[in-house]
Amino acid sequence: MIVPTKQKILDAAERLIAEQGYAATSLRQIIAGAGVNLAAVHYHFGSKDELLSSVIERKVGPVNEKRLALLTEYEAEAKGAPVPVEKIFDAFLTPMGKVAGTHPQFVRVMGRVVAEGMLRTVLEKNFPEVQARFFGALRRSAPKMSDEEFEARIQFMIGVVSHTMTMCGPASEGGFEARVERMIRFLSGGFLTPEGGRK
Amino acid sequence: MIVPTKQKILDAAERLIAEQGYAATSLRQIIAGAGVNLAAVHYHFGSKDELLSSVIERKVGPVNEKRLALLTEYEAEAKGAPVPVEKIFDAFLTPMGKVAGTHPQFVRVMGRVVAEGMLRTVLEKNFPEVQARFFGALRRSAPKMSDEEFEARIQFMIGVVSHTMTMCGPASEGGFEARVERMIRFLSGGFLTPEGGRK
DNA sequence: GTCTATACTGAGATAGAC
DNA sequence: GTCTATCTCAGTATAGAC
Repeated sequence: MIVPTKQKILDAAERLIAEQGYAATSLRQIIAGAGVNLAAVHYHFGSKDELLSSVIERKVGPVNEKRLALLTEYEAEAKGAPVPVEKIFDAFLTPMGKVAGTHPQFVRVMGRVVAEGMLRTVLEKNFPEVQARFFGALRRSAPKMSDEEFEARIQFMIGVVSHTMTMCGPASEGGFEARVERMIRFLSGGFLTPEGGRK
Repeated sequence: MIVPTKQKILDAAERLIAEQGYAATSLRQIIAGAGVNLAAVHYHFGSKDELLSSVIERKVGPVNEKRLALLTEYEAEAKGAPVPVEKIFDAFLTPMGKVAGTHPQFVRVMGRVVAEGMLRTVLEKNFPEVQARFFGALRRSAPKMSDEEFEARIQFMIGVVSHTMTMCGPASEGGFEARVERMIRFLSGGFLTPEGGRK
């Protein structure tokens, strides 16, 4: 079974970036792992940044489709009422958890990318519809929350998910998948906490 | 007023790392900003990593002392009972919020460091007592929570705080300080959510 | 179209002169 | 304590073999 150069590069990049982070992984490590020439990376991908984009795009597409399908299903169940926040988080996190079961390295790559400050780029490139649909659903579930509080809580929740994606170990130790249910509860509890002053 | 070379390097490093992140900031940018020679960095600090440590240690010490003092005060108020979690988060976050008001760049450096995967190093070097005291106080406030759930929620909360430290803009736009009260509520709500299965 | 060999610029680090 | 020169390795770019 012959593996095309392009795929060998993507596989090696995904594995090494998951283990070491993006900045800490050199192209020379990647080509050594893939058994190809340095220039092949630039021929197929153009740059290190675009190689990272390709690693993400290869697997994030199906995850996002599944997320949107689940959210659509839950919205239909709600019959016009706001979708319960637990369901919204479930629709967002479960598809990534499923992928984590079979491709734990990919999930860590996603976490690394967010943690290393490339959140905005990735979000705008691969998540525009997911972002709009999920933020909108959450907003409808908390109509009385102020805009400032809503925006702050969105950022808090991004922090929870990205940190968990980065820090979760291999599937054998539970990994991201084992944390999905706990995250759904934690995020729901935090998001639904009444706004306002403390004693 | 003459400023010693060492301090000029620290100031320039803090400013540039806050703006660009640690990995993205080169020593050559730092020495240009400080107006010193490249070798001066290695003479005074040994390496880029140790320069970062020095940037952190310069300001994190007083913050951690204030944190511990506040926690001690709240524990005395509680007279042996578990400290309310809002108080625990208040003791941890308020001192950093105060620093954010006067030194917003330092707070962003802290966030960057966590976000770029150096959490463990920084935690073990500068936070051992803070970590032990605060995790212990939280544990006593939720005695019935399972160890697995407690550990997961600690990670979730670290994600919230580190992401907020990194992403919060300059003090003029509110910054970290403006998010402290919101964070306390969000973290309390998430941490106190009952453990267990969903419907 | 695909890939190899090689060169270019800028990074962190170090030795040794002063 | 400070600075010059230099080392290695990073990402990138290009010329040309097949």
